Amino acid sequence: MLRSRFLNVDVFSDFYALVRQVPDGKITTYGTLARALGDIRAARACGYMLSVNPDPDGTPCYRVVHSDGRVGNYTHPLGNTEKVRRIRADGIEIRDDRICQLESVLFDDFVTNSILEKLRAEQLSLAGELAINEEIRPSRVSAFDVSYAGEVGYGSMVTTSSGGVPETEISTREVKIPYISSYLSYREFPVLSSLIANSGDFLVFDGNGILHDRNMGLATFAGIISGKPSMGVAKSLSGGKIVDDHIYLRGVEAGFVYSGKYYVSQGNLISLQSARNLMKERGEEIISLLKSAHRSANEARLLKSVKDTHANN
DNA sequence: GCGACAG
DNA sequence: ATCTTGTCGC
Repeated sequence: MLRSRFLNVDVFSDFYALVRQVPDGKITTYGTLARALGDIRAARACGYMLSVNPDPDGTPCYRVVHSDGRVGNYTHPLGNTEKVRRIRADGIEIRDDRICQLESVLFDDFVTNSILEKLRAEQLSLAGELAINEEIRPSRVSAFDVSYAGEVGYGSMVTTSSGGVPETEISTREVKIPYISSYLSYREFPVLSSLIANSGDFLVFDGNGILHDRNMGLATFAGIISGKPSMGVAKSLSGGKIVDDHIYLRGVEAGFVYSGKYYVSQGNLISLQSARNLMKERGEEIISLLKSAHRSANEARLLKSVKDTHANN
């Protein structure tokens, strides 16, 4: 059987398993847990995952504090007061909302599979397959976006049609990784992948292509996995320097600014020149497809919550 | 307070 | 990305 082209991860369950390793009488920090997952940049996501912990009794959220000893937030009816009470009940001293002598009670000896390190290695390996010298002129363009209700992602694909009215398709899937900068493709691609079978001959994503730490933004990842030419259109800049309308990343030109507010980079199977030509000739159409995908993904999410309300009544 | 690293 | 849908202040 052909193996999947990318790692199927469950960062939520890996993370909760880490939190359960913190022994009685010990404390750990958001950053320490992030490093155990394999990337300090996941620190905020660790805070997020604790806030949505599905098993508060079995997974001791209260044992996670800031690296400077501040106790930090606690999602509980009694709030931080309860977090402080639980930490003290474990025999740990707190003064002025700070853990006393954090080093002496800090646990950082995690047994971990460093999942984010594995994902980075995979991104680097996939980047070896990059092809960005192809001059292309796409015909039917598909634009993608995802909206979320908790950990359920609603993906939308809107495709140019010759009739004039674009075609929309929706997919729904539970996500297994929170948003962590530079790992977006592992969160969004699984929601969108089933749609690509019916896509046009060119894929456009709300996010980056090669304009990424490891040249593996969502658009590039999707282009490499699907084998279809692709492009990324981000609404904010995640790295790189802008000179006129050119974007340089680590000294290499990795994209351009469109209409003063969109950061466009190649996904896969398209040259920088072709991407520029395409935006010059069909930029408005592409932006409107992306906006349409954004709207329909949102609508799908809202429609689902209406259905849930009816189901519960 | 600053810097900030897509969604 | 999601949160809020009525009220304050210009």
